[in-house]
Amino acid sequence: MFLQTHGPIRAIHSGNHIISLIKQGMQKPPNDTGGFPFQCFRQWQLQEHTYLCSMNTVRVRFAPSPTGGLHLGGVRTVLYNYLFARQQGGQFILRIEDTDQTRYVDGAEQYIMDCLQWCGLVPDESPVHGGEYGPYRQSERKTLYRRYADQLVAAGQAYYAFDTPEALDQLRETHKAAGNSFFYNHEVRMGLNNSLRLLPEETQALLDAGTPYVIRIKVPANEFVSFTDMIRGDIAFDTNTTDDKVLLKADGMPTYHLAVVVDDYLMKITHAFRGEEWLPSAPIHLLLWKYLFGFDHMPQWAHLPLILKPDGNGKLSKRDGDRLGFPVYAMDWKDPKTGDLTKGFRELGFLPQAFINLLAALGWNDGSGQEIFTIDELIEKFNMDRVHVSGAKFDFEKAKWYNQEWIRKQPVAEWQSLVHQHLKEQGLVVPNDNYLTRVLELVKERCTLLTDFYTQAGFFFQAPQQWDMDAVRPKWNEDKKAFFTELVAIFATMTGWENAAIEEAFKTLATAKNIKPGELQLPMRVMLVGGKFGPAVFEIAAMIGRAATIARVENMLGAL
RNA sequence: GCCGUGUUGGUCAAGGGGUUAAGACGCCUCCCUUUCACGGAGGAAUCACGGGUUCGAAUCCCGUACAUGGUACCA
Repeated sequence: MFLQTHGPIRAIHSGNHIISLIKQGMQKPPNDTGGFPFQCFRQWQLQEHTYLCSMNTVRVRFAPSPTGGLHLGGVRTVLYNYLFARQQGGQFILRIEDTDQTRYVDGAEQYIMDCLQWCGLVPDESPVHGGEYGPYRQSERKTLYRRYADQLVAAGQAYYAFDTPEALDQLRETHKAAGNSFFYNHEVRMGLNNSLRLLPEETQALLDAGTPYVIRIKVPANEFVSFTDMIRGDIAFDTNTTDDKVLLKADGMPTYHLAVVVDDYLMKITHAFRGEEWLPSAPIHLLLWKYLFGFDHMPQWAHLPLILKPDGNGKLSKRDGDRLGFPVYAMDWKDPKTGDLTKGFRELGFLPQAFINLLAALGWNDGSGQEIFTIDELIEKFNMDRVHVSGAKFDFEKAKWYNQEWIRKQPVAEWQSLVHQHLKEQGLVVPNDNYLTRVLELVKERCTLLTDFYTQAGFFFQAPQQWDMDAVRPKWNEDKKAFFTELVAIFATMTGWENAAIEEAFKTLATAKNIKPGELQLPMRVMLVGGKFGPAVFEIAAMIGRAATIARVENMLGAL
């Protein structure tokens, strides 16, 4: 059970200092109060008790905003959530964070659902699957957040701010020009246009007049907020360095900060996994958890390492993929506004199993050296304690290697239809499934991506359109031409058309003509295949049949 | 700038006081194959730097450097 490895949250309010901690297990001696006053310890014991009684089902969530394609890092977050939920017998929830109406992109939500479907990471609860804790779209919960924001204002833990975005931008710029940064915090808020500075009547008048406003959290000065991250251990923040973040925007929508806390609470989320980029705003969330819910049922946090650009530095972005020539999105994404198409792993020929596998390894390993994992193995072996702390550069070569391993690991039948589909799209006609199976079996060692099958196996379905003449011409001569002319005649009349028989005929004639068979095999290959690649020549001849073999030989003979 | 988080080969990484510092990808050499792959055998690292602690430090402590994330009425 997760409680043994990841202990409950403790929250203590000690004087002016908020101290919250999560213990790594249940082994801390009961008389060890960690130096805190006894009454504090009592309180934390109490909270630990309620926590243990009510938190019995693991519930995790993935909360993307529908702003575009689903990034590889996003899918990895889904994966870790999913693995953890399945392993603990819990639930995996998809919640759509569509609170920014200016960034909303049509079709993005459906796209996210489709990606999860393709990856096999289907949520238990979501906008389309439903569930007891809906709605699962934050835009549909809009009214709900205001209540919590109002509660905070009433308690003096948040306030109305009437400063316009323009005014704030102006402030930021002047501060920047002066060589420092502007923070909306305890030092400056009394000089700004908000309900803290204004008289109550003044505030009310502005409100009555319909003046646009936001609600900001009032971050206390001189306090310390800390928590234990499941991956990183204890992390502490000084409230003096965190600013009064907007909780409720002028359009009435909550910001991420308010929405995550409220929704995680209402949806009974037990473990919150998200990217490392969220770490700096964790103190805001901790504070909200304290103010709104007294830390009751706060999830355990885990901040996942970033996935970095392969070259240079920084977070991997879609742009890097375009620039360096590899996919970043799970599936093709077509921007509805610009019409731009961004290639996805799926369309580039990745097997979902391989995609999942490589993502799992991008930030975690089980320490055994094993690299290839099925989803069931991952569910069994995945462990938050072994998730890496530091970011990893994405390596597309290694990603392809995973796919190659998966192509070889699985029976052809598992992915045959995907390749079939792809070949059809390329305009090839596959005579029957049986033939396809034999072809795929023959060439699969040479393919790293599903899309490689077109070049590696296309000649089994279609005569080469062009030949690699440079491979043949330098050593071409009349003797060889005579050899192939006679060979065609023999092919036409020989009984049977098996691999061994063809080879036999070929070699017998070569010996009779006093030419080394090896010297003739390459031209033969180019005739059948078009280039210097593919499985054994006689095997190919046997597969494509007598008529096609003869036709291809004669065809190139005429061109030489 | 400020705050947070990191730093083992080109990349991903194991190892967390005494090891010849695993393994994988990629690269190079050779073998197999007179194609391309697959497969096989090899090759390449003073663990960012500087101080401590210790008989002994990649491993513990403190600094420094560098990198990265955040610093929005975006998530």
